[in-house]
Amino acid sequence: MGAFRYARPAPEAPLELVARHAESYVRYLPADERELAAHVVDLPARAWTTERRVAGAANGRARVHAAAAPRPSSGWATAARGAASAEGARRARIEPAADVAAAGLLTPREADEWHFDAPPAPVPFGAALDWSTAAMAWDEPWVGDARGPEWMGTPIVAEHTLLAPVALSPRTPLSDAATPDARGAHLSACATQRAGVPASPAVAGSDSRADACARPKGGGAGGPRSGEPLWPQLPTMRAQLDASVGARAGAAGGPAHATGASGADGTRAPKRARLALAEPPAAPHGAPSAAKAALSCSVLAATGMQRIAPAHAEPSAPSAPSARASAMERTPLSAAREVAMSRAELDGARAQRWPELRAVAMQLVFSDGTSSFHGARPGAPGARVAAAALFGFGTEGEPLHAALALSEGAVSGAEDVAGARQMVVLAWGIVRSVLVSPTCLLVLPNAQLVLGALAEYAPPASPPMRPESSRLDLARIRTAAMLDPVILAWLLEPDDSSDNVSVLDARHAPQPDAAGATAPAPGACEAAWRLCDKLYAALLAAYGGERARPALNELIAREMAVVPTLARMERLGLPLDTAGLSAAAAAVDVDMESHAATARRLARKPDLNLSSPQQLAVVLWDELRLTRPGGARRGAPARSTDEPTLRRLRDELAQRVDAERPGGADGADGRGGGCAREHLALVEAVLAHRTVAKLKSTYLEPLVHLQLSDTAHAPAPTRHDGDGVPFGGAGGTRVRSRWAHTGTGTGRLASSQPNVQNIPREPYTLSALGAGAGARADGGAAVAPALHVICVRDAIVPHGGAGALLSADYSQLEVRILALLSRDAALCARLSSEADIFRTIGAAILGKPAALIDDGERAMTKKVLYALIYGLGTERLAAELKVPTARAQQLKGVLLSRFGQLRDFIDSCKNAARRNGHVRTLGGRRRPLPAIASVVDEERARAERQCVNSIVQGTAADIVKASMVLAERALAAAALGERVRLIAQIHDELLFEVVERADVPRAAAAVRRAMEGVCQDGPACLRLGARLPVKVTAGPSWGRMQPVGVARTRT
DNA sequence: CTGCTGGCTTTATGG
DNA sequence: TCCATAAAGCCA
Ligand SMILES: [Mn+2]
Ligand SMILES: [Mn+2]
Repeated sequence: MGAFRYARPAPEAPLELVARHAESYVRYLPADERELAAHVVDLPARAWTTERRVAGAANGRARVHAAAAPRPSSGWATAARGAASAEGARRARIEPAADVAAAGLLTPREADEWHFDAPPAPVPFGAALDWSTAAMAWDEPWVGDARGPEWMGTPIVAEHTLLAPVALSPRTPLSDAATPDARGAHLSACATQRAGVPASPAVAGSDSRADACARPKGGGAGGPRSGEPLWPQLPTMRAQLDASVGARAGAAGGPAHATGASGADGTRAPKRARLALAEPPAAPHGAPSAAKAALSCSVLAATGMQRIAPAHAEPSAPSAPSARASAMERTPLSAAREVAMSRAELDGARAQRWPELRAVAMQLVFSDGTSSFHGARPGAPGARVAAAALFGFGTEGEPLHAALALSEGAVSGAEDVAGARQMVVLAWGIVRSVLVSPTCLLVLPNAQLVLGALAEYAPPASPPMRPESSRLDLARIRTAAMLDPVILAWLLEPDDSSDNVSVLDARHAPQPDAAGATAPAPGACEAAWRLCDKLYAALLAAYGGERARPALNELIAREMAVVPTLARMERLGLPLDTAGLSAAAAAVDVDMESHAATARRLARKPDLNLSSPQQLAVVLWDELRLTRPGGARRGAPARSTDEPTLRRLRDELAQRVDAERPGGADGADGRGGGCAREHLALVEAVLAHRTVAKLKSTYLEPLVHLQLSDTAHAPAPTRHDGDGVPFGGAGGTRVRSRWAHTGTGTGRLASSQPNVQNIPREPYTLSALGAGAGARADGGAAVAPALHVICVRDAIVPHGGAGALLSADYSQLEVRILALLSRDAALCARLSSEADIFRTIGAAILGKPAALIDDGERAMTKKVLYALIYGLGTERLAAELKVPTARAQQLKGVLLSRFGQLRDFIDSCKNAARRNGHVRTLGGRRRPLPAIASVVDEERARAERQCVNSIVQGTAADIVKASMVLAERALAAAALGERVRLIAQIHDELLFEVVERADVPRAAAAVRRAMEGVCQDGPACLRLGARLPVKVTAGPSWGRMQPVGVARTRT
């Protein structure tokens, strides 16, 4: 409740500064800004101050009422200083700590650690750049730089060289005869990729990697390695097997958890031992294994199952019932049943060893018989994993097909419950070991979904193993040897939003297998393998062929490394203050109805639907015959009723009301001032209603609803998260958003259901509540009238009273990327200063001291600056700034000429896109822009604007995605991996939940270091050679964050 | 008459 | 004729 009642201190009004600088502010500008300011010095500042209200309307109102709002009741200081001036900013770094300490809201220790020193002495931004070379060599073939940290830079498929000699099974002939290599040649041909690639120290230093990479080279496409088995011994798996089969422990094994072969650091070579299903225990290496491969299929089938009824009985769609039904029939469940063995056969098969798997494609089957569970919401009710289908290659012999039952109901080969349970446990061990093996190439369609589902999966208890201890820990997933064909397809065509493998199959595979649409039919995993192979080949060709291979592999590895992180985020969700949310929703409801009533009364239309722009347009433009506001509105539709239009209309009406007040003579033009006053009130009611309706229907209600439905059906998020740390919500509730890895053309992530990337930042003050009789008339008095400041972000609260939220947000990320990519010295210089670039540039444009640029003006400057860089037209700039076109033209020219290298870079982007038909980010990701060659001017111009934006926004996405993985690893290295969890990414911001507030300083330091250094010691291709400053904040809710400083250097 | 769908408008975020 | 998203409501 308290989350929605708090005060925002009014911003400082730096009156002294006004007095001191108003007359000669130009002299206070940096020398290089005077020229710019001279051009715009007569720009009416008024235009900006009114526009500021456009950008920050809610905020403006919130401030007005802030003084009356009660102080926060939680043990946190709201240290949000205005920081609108340089002096204010300087003070703000020092004062909050003092404030906080004085108020006694933090322990002395916290007060000491939460200090607010300025960042370290500013190194000129870009000082380490090589100014003689361009950052992006557009005309060179892309070779990238495959070096990188061990965790993501290791070429994924380098070690997997034994695929080519293995012939595909003839039993599922999916191949097109025209393709000569039906053997995964593309994936395997990378055996030679190491040649010519300088090994990074990190990679070279890793025993296992160096070993694994070096070994197969000579053989090339030759015969299978007969060398040592590569399957690592997995302690828990081993224990399971021992327990379930009752075999005596192999001599080498020892206690289950002692070896730690799958440790997270990866610096130690994994212990290699043959994986045995049962007796005889691990045979010596190199034992002849002719029978092994032959038996593999049946061994796997021995864990077979019976067909289970789909959860939803009938495919309700009447369309193509036969095709649908046959697809159902052909799930691996039924397939497995066909080959299911008798108990005797089973026992016999158990005695055989597993083949040494080198490459596997795996798909899940959910309880509904599909492999995607229809859209795949995380934690979707009833989404249970029923089975896994595998297709793989061993070191020799036939490829193997397998269907593994992961639920006891899916087992058919066993005669009793205990037997079924044993087989499920066995199957789970296999699946789990495939996932954590660093040496077995794993083709995993929809990897993020699969990982999330398997992390939820709890195998049946099989003493002495407890289910918890054999759960999948997503923090330990190795992605270096993982390939998701969905991601490959996205890398190939990022604008195609087809996340379904079957669709990809239809597009890229020679023979689309209609039946295998979503369910992994017996051939589906093999098809996935083939698809992956084809996609990789297409990708390699598109990315520049053989010499691009190492860098392409590094790119793929970097993307795959994000997958478990996203799966964890999806699984964990965001913690909610449910009570506060409900209270806010109720209050907003009353407010909204009040506005609606007002509007209907003033419009004299009791049935007016304010949510219908159509009806509103009729009222405003037809019935009331209001004149649409001037200001040469952009190409907006003539009858638009959007916010800028209504705001202009409101301002004009307000002027008329003001003008008519002194005279008092209404009725001069037939419609008196009383009319204008009513119209003004109507427009204001409409605007308020819009805002409040948006709050309610898009944010408050869905948050309440999604959270409730989740906790009702999926208890997982409030349980221990597999690592023993409780992450509940306030009241144990959380909301689980979907994180789309392949949802954008630029490489950004996208969030949905709910979207947590567009939750309103500013608080909104309910205006109707308590003000009018309306609220009281319909019983609104029962709703606490004091609850009038609504901030949705305040509903995101850490679990428990001891926690905190921690946020780390890159400062001016895209501007910095532009500066570094373009090598623009002027821009770099401006970014070197501690001063906020949007304030200084805003000051230059506005012709006033940076100290006087308020938050609204800053936001406006930011918007205009980015827009200008990305191709804002003169007309719209003029409309945006409310200045004549000529002045907009002038402003634009001056600003762009001020940063000449930047302008040249923009041009070079367009030229490169024209030549190549695509653009490429710093991380190497491609985005085709075929429209760049269009003969239609509109399309071509749009593509030209897109290409600049894609490069920069996409590069930012590369950087932030890398920083996500690096930050998680940094936290893990600081032993905070289980206490500080990433819960959201907002394009340039990472949001963490901290279980213990005392961890905030350490977590902040680790995260800051990881994020700021991505372009210095992260993946080689991203090394722009500059520190990227990050603003770290923390607080009791997402709406009340305060700065966390860098580590103090004790003197 | 009900329910679904695609296009359109609007608004929230991020850069 | 800044870019990139998600989502809600209206309407045919
Ligand atoms: Mn930022
Ligand atoms: Mn941000």
